[in-house]
Formats: sequence, C-alpha cells, structure tokens
Amino acid sequence: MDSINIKELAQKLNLSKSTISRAFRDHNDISSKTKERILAFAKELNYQPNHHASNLRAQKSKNIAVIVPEITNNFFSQAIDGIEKVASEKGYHVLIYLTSDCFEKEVSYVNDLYNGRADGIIMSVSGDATDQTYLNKLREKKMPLVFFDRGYDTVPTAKVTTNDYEISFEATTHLIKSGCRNIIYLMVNENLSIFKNRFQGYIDALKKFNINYNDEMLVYCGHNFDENYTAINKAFVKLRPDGVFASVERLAFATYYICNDLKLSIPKQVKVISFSSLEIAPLLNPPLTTITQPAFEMGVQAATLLFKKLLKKTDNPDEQIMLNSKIIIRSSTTG
Amino acid sequence: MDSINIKELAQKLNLSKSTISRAFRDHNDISSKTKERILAFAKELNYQPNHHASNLRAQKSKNIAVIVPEITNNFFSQAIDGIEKVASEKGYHVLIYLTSDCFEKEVSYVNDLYNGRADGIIMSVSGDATDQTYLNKLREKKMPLVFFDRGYDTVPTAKVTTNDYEISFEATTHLIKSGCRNIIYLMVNENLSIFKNRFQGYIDALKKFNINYNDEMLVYCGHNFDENYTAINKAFVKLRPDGVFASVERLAFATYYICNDLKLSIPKQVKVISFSSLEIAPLLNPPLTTITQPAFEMGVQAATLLFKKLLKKTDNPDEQIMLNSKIIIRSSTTG
DNA sequence: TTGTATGCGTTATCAT
DNA sequence: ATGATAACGCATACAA
Repeated sequence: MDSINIKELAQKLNLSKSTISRAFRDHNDISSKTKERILAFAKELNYQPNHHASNLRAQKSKNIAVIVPEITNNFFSQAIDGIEKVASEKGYHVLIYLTSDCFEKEVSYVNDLYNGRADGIIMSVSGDATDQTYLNKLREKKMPLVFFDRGYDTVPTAKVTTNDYEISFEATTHLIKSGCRNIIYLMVNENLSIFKNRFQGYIDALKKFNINYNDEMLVYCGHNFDENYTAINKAFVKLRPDGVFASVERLAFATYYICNDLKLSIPKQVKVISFSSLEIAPLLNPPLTTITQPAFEMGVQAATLLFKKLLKKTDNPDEQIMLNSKIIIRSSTTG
Repeated sequence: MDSINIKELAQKLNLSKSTISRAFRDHNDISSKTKERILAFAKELNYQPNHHASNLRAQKSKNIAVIVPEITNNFFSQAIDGIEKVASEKGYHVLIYLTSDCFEKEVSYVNDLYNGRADGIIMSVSGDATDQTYLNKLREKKMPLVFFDRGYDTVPTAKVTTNDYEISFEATTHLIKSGCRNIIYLMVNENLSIFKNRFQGYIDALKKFNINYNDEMLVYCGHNFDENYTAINKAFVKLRPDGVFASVERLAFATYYICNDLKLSIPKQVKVISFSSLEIAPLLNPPLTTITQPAFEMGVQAATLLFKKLLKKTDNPDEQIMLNSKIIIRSSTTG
C-alpha cells in the first residue's frame, strides 16, 4: 500500500496535520471552505486516514467477527447475509471464520480476536466443546458476544434462537397426524441445547400420542456424508420407519438418497420432515416439508443485539431473542 | 476491550518493552528462558500484542477482503469456503463484502479499503459497472487484486476463471444431440466476459449444427425472481422452446417453476441444462443436468494467487488460471 | 542477552 | 479557525 499520509497532505496544502484531521472528523471548528478544499484534494490524491493509526488511538476496529461452523449451508449463508446488511449499514466490516465444527479451531479463532482486530463477536458454536467456559474471558475483556442458533448454556450472553421445542413438537405431531407410527429422529449433536430442545419436542409429541419410543429410534449422525448414510441406512433396514425427523438439513438429503437406493417411496412409505433453509425445497423430488428458521432475520437480530452492546445502548447485555420458525408442508409428508 | 499492554506487562515482569516484544516476534536474540517466562505470563494475563499498533508499524493488516455479489448462492459460498481455508492456514483473516450486484456498493467497498484495513482483495464483480477503471488505482496503491469468475477485461490483474466458452459449447451440443432444436438462452449480464463467453459457446454450437438462431431466443434476466419468471415465461409462451440453457443457477430454478406451472414435462417436452454448483442437483425433480464449476478450488486458487502477489513470490502479477468445469448429465436432459 | 529511544499515522488537548 | 504537541501500543535500530 503506497499511500500518502496526513503529514504529506498537510504540507502540500500548507496546512497543519490537525486541520486535515478535523476535516475528516467532521469537526465544527473548521471553516467549511478549507474543509472542502481539503476533502477535494484528498479525494484527488486518494488519501484516506490510515485505519490502524486511527484505530490505535480510538481503540476500536469497526470490525465484527462472525464465527460459524460452515458457510456452504443455507442457514448460515442466509444468516451471514443478514449480519452483513446490518453491519455495512452501521459502517462496520465483517470478518468470517469457519470452524468446520472443530472445537480447537473455534478456540483458536476466538483467542486470535483479543488483540483488537474485532470489536465484537457473533457466533454459532461447534458442538464438540470440551470446555465451554473459555468464552468467559471475553466478558472480562468486555468484548461483546452474541450467540445465534447454537450457543453454550454455560456462557451467559445475548442469544438469538428459535422456538425449537415447540416447532419440533408441532412437526412431530404433523407426522403422527399424517399416519406415522414409527418415526426415527436424526440427531447431530446432543450437547447443544437447541438440539436437545428439538429432540425433546419430538419425544414429548410421541408421548402425547402414546407412541412407543426406544433408543434405537434416535440415530446419531455426524458431519461426514458417508457416515451419516451408513448410520441412517442401518436404522432403515432394522426399524423400517414410516417417518423421519431430520434435525438438520443435510440429514434430510441423506434420507432422500437412501430412500432412492432402497426403493422406498417418499411419502407413501416414508414421510420426511426436516429443519431446512433450502429455498428450492419445492423443487425436490418430492418437495420437502420443512421447518424453516428465519435465518436472515436471525442474522439481522444478532447483529442488532451486538451493536446495542457495542454502542452501550442496552442495560441488558444478556438479552434473549426468540424468533419463530415455521413449518411449510409439502409433499414429503402428505399423500 | 480492557486489555493489558506491553508496557504494563514489562513492568510486572521487570523487563523492558523490547524484550517482551522480542518474545512475541520470535526473535533469536532472546534467551529461551525469559522468552518462555514472558509467554507463560502473557498467556495467564491474556495479553496479546495490540493488532493496530503492530500493524501500524508493519503497515499491514493480515486481512484480505473478499467482495462478491451474494453469499446465498452455492457457487460463492463454496468459493469463500476455499478462500477461508487458504487464508486461515496463512494466518490471514477474511473480510466479507456483499454487493448484491450493485455497482455503487462495489465502488464504495473498494474505496473503503484504501486505508490499510486489508492487504489485498479477491473479487467477483457486479456486472453493472459503468466505469470499470476505478479499480486501476488499486494498482497504483500496490494493493493486490485477484478476480475470480467475474472480472473486468479492462482491468489488468490476476484472474481465476473457468473454460466457459468450451463448456457452454459442449453443453449446447449435448442439448442438440439430445434432440433439442429450439433452445433458448437465459442471460444475466452481457457486459461480463464470462457471460459473453458462455453465450458465444452456445451460439457457435448452434451454428455448427446449422440450427437457426434469432434474437428472441436470448432472454434477458436480472436479479429479481419475479422479473425473471415473467421474462422466461413470456419466452416459453411465445417460442415453445424444447431446450433451455441457463447461464446461472437461479434461472434454472425459475425454469423449473415455470415448467411446473405450464404443465410442461422436463425432460420430455423441455430439456434443461444449467451452470450450477448445487450439491443436491440429483434430488431435484427431475435431477438437473449441471455445468459445475470447481467453486471451492477456484477459491483456493484465487487465494493462492493473492498470497503470491502479497508476499511478492511471483514475477507475474497478472497470472491467469483457467480451471475446467464439468458437465454432469442427469435426467433433466435425458429421456 | 537486554534496555533505550524513535517513529509508524492519527487525533485530542491545549495554545495561539 | 488553525497550529503545535503528546499519546495510542508496538517493533526496530542502536547502545550497553
């Protein structure tokens, strides 16, 4: 970066550094004439106040960090979209960190942010945390933190979540009312509260309708497609379920592939419902019934919460926002 | 950010600031004993060298900026995934900017980066540029720039692209060999060379097989779903095409919706091929034949190129890399 | 091996 | 309304 600096600019204009600075800081004690002259000349020379110098003085970066498990996932990319919209409106910049659900990466990314690179963090955590409390030092450092969707219960901070329990109860009820009596549940991570809530909604709905449940119906899945395929396939062969509740989008996709391979018809033989932010769910074969979270809006709310904390415009730094997901019924559970 | 600084740390350890600094900079002229003592104590106190101060001295940020039209698009999110992987390996951080294909935003974002916030830019441009040369000042400022996929021809710099012309020729040939004689082309932006190339591949394939072409067969689309729906629908009603070449994923989706609504069977009455990075293309109804770009790899290559320029490890700052897309034939063009 | 002093580019404070 | 100066936190050249 070959840049001119404030000193050189001052010399060329026969002014002092302070006057230049004032022109950029929108100070009132500067004549509008000189101000305009400065700004015009600066523009011509492509001068801009050096970010590091300004921020060293001001002790802020105007950056926010967004830490998420993955980006090639409709939920997260939509959420990031929402975050970026708010941030750019406020003149802030967005740093992206992808953990691939690896806890070590998550920790290392967060630790890398203590040096002033970012003023705050928006995060959806990896589920494999061994020590969730490492985030508590953020609080000591007065670095604002907002969770969205996936947070740690042990870390008190602002959160944006959805009505996972209720909507899962409702989704399971929908499957039952559509005739399912043998519904398997595809789980990704039982440590995170959102997944606990989803599962509990399922369990309680089964209970309400007096439908038998046993542990085999809970299928543990992971991040790898092949593993998931094997696990779900095994459950299919053994249990012959007539309904599938996928707690996460990609497990529904795996289920579709498996049903194809096993020549099982969705929805005739198996009904499938899934948490999913896939916009083209109507174009799948068959169209997938989804529990759709307001991903974009969650991003907007999370960013809004963060800025409230950042700009000290709140007296409740641990504000909790819960938004409603909605079930969109399509052919994968009807007919 | 309530942080301890180097001075305080030095006092507590009865050492000088420089020694502390040396411990962190991995200098050789420091005893490993004091170095360890410093690092251990620093860790305990959560001390990290202030990013702005270090970078003010070093005149670099260890940030790279990624500017793309949108993130809720499989191609871009996969590319960003690739970029982030490389950047994090190199100890760099990724700033994300979304232009929504708005040229003014693009310009304003780039202009916001002249102040040292980022050391380099990876960009896929908006197509609506009125003055593409505004990027040339990046070169004056010695700010490295790499285009991927969508670049401006008027701006000489490193680029990562795919074999758009050849693959489009091949894709069109595939449609023709599958029996199509009336293939419409869905265009998003005729100003960008990648889209020109795609279109030219289509045109030349028609020519080779002596298939008639007229301007009506070129359907101009935009960013808005409803507009696109209307435009494509109009073409369907008027031209009754038996083939559709979508130059961009979302236009294929629009085509699917339209065929549904018009009760046209894909592939019996209409065959559809599209540029697309959708991983679940096999699950669509019918499975979509795609021209798939190596999005992740493009991100990796773009980042690699940028770092070569950044670290001055190349004598060709305008290196061009062309990767191959591949056509994956599925039911939307067969049967 | 460690300490001292200077400057990186800004901006706020104080003076004029 | 404008100018001089100190300080933000760090890293290097130089001194010891």
